[in-house]
Amino acid sequence: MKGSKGKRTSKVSKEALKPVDDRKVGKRKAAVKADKGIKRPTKKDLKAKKDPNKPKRPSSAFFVFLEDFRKEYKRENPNVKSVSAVGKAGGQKWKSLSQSERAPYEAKAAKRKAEYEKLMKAYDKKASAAEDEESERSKSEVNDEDEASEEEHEEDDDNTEEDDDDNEEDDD
DNA sequence: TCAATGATTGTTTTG
DNA sequence: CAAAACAATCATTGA
Repeated sequence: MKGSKGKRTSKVSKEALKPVDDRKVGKRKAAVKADKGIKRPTKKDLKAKKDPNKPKRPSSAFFVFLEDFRKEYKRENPNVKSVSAVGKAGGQKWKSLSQSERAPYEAKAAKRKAEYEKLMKAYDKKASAAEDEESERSKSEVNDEDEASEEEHEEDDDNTEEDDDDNEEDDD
């Protein structure tokens, strides 16, 4: 990539010693933009969506907590100004929560992660298939059986009920 | 009018 | 291993 001046081989670590997690990674968005005037579809990606099956990253416990927190925050602060306000407040409260309190959120987040994995598996397979088709399209035309090997949802959900957070494990 | 931003932390992803 | 990016949200703002 940047092998132009092959002279200075040294000089590798220097600013790297400085932690990037000072407070806010420093407008990571700006960094991204600075990299290349890219424009990522946030909500309406009309056609930019190349992979409609591509699952998005599972929200972490913090986000799950935020979902609830936002409602609460707005409840007491109907004049909420912007997401930053809730974000800050949420962050502080989040740190104030005990491990047991974050437990239910983590549990939910874990569940989301599981679902994400499942979706990823399906997406992975599809992506693979798509790649196959793109990579090597003509080749096995003998098989007209299209891709029917797609696993049809397993019905083995013994009890995937909503694990309500009833148990309160006081760890503290 | 539409889309991006801002702010939080955590997880996923990539290098 | 480590650093980067992105996950939701939504009022406000910029082009």
